[in-house]
Amino acid sequence: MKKPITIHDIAKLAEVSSATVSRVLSGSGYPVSAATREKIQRIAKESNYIPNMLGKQLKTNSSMTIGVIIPSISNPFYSSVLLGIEGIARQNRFHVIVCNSLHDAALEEEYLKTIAEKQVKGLIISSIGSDQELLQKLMDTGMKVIAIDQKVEGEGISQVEFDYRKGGYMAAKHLQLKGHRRIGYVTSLLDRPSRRSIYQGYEEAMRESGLEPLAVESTEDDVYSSLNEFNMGKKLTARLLEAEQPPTAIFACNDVMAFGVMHELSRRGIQVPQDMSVIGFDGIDYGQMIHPPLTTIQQPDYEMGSIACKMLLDQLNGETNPVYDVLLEPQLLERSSVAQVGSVE
Amino acid sequence: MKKPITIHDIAKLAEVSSATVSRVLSGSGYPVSAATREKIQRIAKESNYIPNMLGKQLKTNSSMTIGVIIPSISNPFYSSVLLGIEGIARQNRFHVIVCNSLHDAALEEEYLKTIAEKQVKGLIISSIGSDQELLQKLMDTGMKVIAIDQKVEGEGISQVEFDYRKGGYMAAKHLQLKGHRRIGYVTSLLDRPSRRSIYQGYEEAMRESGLEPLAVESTEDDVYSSLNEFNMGKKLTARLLEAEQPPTAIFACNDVMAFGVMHELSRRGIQVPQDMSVIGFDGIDYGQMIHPPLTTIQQPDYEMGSIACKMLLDQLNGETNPVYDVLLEPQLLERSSVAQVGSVE
DNA sequence: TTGTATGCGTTATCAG
DNA sequence: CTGATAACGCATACAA
Repeated sequence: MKKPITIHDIAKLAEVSSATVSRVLSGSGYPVSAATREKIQRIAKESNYIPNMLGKQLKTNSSMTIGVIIPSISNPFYSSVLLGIEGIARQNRFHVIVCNSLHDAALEEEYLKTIAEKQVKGLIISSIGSDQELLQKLMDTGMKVIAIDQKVEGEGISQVEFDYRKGGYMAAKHLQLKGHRRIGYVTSLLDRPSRRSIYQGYEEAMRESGLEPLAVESTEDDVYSSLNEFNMGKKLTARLLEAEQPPTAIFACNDVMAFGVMHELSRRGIQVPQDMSVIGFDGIDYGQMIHPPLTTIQQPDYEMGSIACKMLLDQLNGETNPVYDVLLEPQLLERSSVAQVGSVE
Repeated sequence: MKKPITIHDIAKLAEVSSATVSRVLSGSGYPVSAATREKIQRIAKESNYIPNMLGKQLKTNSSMTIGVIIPSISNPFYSSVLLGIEGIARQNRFHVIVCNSLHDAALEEEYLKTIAEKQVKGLIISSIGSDQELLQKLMDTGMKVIAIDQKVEGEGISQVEFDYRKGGYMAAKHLQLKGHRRIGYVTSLLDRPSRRSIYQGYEEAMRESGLEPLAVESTEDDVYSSLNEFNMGKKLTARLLEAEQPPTAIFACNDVMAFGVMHELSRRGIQVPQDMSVIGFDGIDYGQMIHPPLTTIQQPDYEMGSIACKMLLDQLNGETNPVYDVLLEPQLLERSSVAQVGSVE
């Protein structure tokens, strides 16, 4: 296990000072004679020189790294967001550190600390925690933060989020347009702003048409896994069907839960969409792989990631830092899980 | 934007030397009087001290970080592996840097360099590239490497992989056991060892029973996305059905592709499993969310991650470094997409 | 138990 | 154009 070679080693071999070596190898553009420049580069290559970023970053106090904290990459929604972030980051020669908070506020906070300790100056976060005290402190020390998906109260935090309320509204309206009057809503625990907004949109659309909301909410605090959401969809559907006046359409707060809804219906011999319409929320790819393909409200997840990353890089570079919010519009993705009902006159 | 505070600042405030501060705050266990210890801790807390890991790591030459290079976290298989890695890493107070090579050998190499420059001493990689020259150089400088999923030729690289061949064999045998004689195999480009092994297992099981293999291989070099695999499954199924003697069962090289197979069959009015049996490969959660639930060969993906991480940490800590391979056994996951065919005597 | 001094690998400042 | 030297924040050998 030989010692890694440093600029000093190269300096000796090239018979110059380490300062000159640094100037060449760091790509600083500082004037160095062509001859020595070439010599240094040659020696560096021959000796398999690997720059030590720790030294460099310690000195320059800039890590070219952004941190990302999300609930879980096993959620296809977040993995798509992440790909969007990475795409932009890579274009700008930035690296990304990803942390899965796994819906655990304590873990989120721990990662937050880690990121700060690693001298990461930019953060994109879909926060689970309610306590943003630490976050504020970090921002006071100069960290730039973009909140995605989940709104974070606080000064100076730019946000990029979906118009969840509108999405919920659109879903309910679409079902109404198809003739449905009794529209059920199944949702996981309404403990997060995003989820409350979807519900709010749904409720608004219902009231607006003089319809009674018919919602069932999971009581379980969710340990997120797609399998969990799926099973929750099954359970909630069962509860929904117990009503004296069961709905003719079900709106699920996310696609995976909609899969659960469809599974439970199928198990009971209820056909989708003939006997019951189903609409989801998210627009993950798997929605078109099941049968029937799921009609859903699509969120531009990849774009959320790329936009957030662009905003962050702007803040990191820019002298002036306008704080602003971006609201991404949802889109109805009509596939085959919703049917027209009643007479069409 | 105030300057971040350092151990020297704390030293001044506490009227001690920075060495003493370091001893307390780094948790070194070095003897310090209870009084000053408390005082230092109090001041550190009051002043929101955030240790600078760059300084620490530069000094100690150990980053407590492991790198992970995988094709793409949007693949649920890899995201599961990753969660397994992170779980173990976290238990041991290690951090993880994830890089998505996106099936791009050049990008993989770039990330490899980045990881080395960040002084990461341990790497878990599912390699896409064929050129492991750089990898070998890095290992020469002391980097520990565990290859997962994709076999990497090279000295000193421990591997943890699935017994792909056996998995392919099991799938084909299961279908045979259910009475199928004409069994089709749909696969993406056989350009990777893992894929070739599955095919090999399938072929072996067929020949062994005196059956003719009936395989269709995608010609496209895959830009991996689940949607892509899905569509490929559809296309390949169409090709398979053109045969004069179409199969009675189809084995797909991964679950998402199996979804495509089922979709195409359903589109043509061919019922699964009554008219055609389908078996997948991977065991992702979505397999039980579709209809009918997909029978498949399950790979212990999470375990692959946790085992690989344990092995890596052992190598990182241990003085002695036995290099060894772990072969994970696949398991038949019987659900409802395979039917008995012919008479059962 | 504490302090002093040094160095990890790099870049920045300043002088030549 | 080049070199000597200091500094980034921290940990540690050595001295007290």
